[in-house]
Amino acid sequence: MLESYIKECLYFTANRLSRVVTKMAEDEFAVSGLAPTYAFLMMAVYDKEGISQKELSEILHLQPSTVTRLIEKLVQKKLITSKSEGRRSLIFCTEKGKALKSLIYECWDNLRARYNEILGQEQGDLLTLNLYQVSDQLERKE
Amino acid sequence: MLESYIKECLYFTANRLSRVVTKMAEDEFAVSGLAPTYAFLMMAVYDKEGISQKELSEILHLQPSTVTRLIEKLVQKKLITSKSEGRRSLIFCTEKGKALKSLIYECWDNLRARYNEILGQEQGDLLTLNLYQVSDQLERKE
DNA sequence: ATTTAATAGTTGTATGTACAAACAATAAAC
DNA sequence: GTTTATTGTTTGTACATACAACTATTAAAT
Repeated sequence: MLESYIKECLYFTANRLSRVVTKMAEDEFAVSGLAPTYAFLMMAVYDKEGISQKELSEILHLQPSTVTRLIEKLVQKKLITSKSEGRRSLIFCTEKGKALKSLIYECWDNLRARYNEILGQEQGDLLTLNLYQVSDQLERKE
Repeated sequence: MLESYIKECLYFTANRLSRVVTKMAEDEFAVSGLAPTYAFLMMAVYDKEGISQKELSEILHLQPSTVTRLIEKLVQKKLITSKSEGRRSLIFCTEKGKALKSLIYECWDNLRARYNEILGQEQGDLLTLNLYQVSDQLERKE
C-alpha cells in the first residue's frame, strides 16, 4: 500500500495532528485577535505577573528566540510590557491585556469543547496526557 | 498550577510532540541531505512513478501549494522531474533521485528504531496509529 | 580582584507550511 | 458550440518556529 509508511511513521502522524489541531485552535481563538500560541503566552502572564522569558520558554516548550519574537508582537499590540531587570526581562500585563483575559479563557474552553465533542471527553483527555508524557520521554533521551 | 492548562490542551501537546519528533527526524534524515518531508515525498515517488501533485497532496496530507513548493526544491536538486500533462503535473524520479532510495529508507528505519527504543515498539506503533485515527476523526468533523 | 564560565536575552537568517487569489485545462449545461 | 463550473497547479504573501552567533549580565574560580 502506498500510504503505509506514512501511517506508520510517528513523524508524519504527529505533524498531521499538529496541523489539524492548530487549525481548529486558530479558528477558536480568532475572535480574540490572537493566534493560539500568543493566547497561551497571555495565560501564562495572567498566572504570574512579572514572569521571565526563561520561564515562559520552559512552560511553553519553545526556544528563547521564539519567545522573544512572540513578546515583541504582544508588546506591539500593547497587551503586555517588558521590563528588563538585570539580565532578565520580566513580562507584565497591560490594562488592555487584562481586558482580554476572560475572552481568552472562553476561547480555550470552546476549543476543548470542540475537540472533546468529536473525540469524547475521556479520549481527548487521555490523548492529551499521553502526548505530553511521550514528549517528555522523547526529550529526556536526547 | 501554572502549567496545568498547557498540559491539558491538545493544541499544545500535539504541537510540542510535533516539534520533538520533527527534530529527531531531521536528525536522522540529515545524512540524506533532505528534510524529512522531502524524503517522504521521494518515497511516494519511488512507490509510484508519475504520481500527480494532487495525489501527493492527499497522501502527505499537505496543501497543494505546499506540495508545489516541495517539488520546486526537489527539482532544483535534480532528484525528480516534473512533466505537465494537461492540467496535471506528473512527477518522475531522476537517476540521482533513484540513487538516494536505499539511503532514505535506511534513515526512515533508523528514525523508527530510535523512537521505538525509547517508547517501546508497541507503544510507538499504537501511538502512531492512534494519532492517524484521531486526525481522521477531527478532519471529518470540520 | 581578575579572569573565566555560565546564564538570559536578542538579532540575522532560514525553513516548513498555509491561505487567498490567480491561472490553465477540462467537463457540464444550456 | 458557447458559456459556466470544476479541477489541478502556481504565485504572492504571511507566519510560527528554529538555529547559530552575538551581547550583556551575573556567578565561580583562581
